[in-house]
Amino acid sequence: MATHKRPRIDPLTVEVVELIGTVVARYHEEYEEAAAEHALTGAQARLLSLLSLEPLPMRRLAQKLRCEPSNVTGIVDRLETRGLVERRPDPADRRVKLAAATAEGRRIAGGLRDSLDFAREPLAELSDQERLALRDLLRRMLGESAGTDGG
Amino acid sequence: MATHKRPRIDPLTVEVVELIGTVVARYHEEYEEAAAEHALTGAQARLLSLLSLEPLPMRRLAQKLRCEPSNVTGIVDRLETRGLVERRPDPADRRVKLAAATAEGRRIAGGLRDSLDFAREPLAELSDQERLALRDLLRRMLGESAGTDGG
DNA sequence: GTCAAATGCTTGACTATCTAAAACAACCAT
DNA sequence: ATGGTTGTTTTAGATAGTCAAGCATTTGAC
Repeated sequence: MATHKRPRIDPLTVEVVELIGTVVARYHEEYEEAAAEHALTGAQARLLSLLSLEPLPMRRLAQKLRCEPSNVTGIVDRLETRGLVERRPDPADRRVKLAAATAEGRRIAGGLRDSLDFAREPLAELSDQERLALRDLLRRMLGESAGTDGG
Repeated sequence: MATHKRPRIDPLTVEVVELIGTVVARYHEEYEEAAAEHALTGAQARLLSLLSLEPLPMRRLAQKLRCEPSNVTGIVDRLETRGLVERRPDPADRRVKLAAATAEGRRIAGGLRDSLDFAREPLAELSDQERLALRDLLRRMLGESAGTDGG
């Protein structure tokens, strides 16, 4: 009866996984809250943050957000309606539309960054040395693929 | 001009925050993928996982999932259509409907758990001692609120 | 006991996010 | 020129989420 394949995970690993789950949940919650403070949805906030660094073609946005390009169309539409993003032609390729944050869009993106207290508050508990240790452990955990986004 | 309030974050903290962001992104991705392997959406998978432990009133489900009860109605509807969940009367209170995983629902939830390789694979890189260190750091980072869910 | 307030769930209207398929324009190789 | 590929949008449809209103039941005041 119900011969499970893998009761093979030790309790410590289980606990770490649960803790990571908690981190993930809290991160998401705080991200959505911070976005909502600026009248943005999570998806809009992510897209706007990307554009606050540099203008990007719709296709690149879709890759970074890991979704279909047709989806990006709608999100950019809504941000454009509010004047936070604009579409520009790409001088090098007339098929391409570059989405770019407007001045107001960059302002909002900056405020969003400042709202992300998750960045500072929970880590404030840790000493420099502990932060270093945490960084190394997370790096190891993520392996060599950390930091790539499919570009 | 543009006197930003907090350029005060050291590079190490920034890096740790970025790593956590990567962990969050990967966790979500793998969760959605695992759910999709069982023809579930993320929300359906979360709800079904909760019910695989014990039947719950709709209201409690909404609390655990941090959403409105009216939203839970729809998710349970869709799972019920597929025979993974059923609604039972609560003998103690005829207003309440207990959502419960069916045998098939529990089977799927078990398969889902097994699919969550995030639990094992990335942590496999770490020794027991490192896992212990990571656990302690995450605990400290999350503070005393870790593990509560608003019940 | 009765009646009003509170509670649990669902419905309806609406928005956002997402996908897949089809359309269209522009690029590029031949 | 022609045909295939690429970048974007449109359309249609599903899910997920909110809020407000509605219905049934419970609870509590009296």
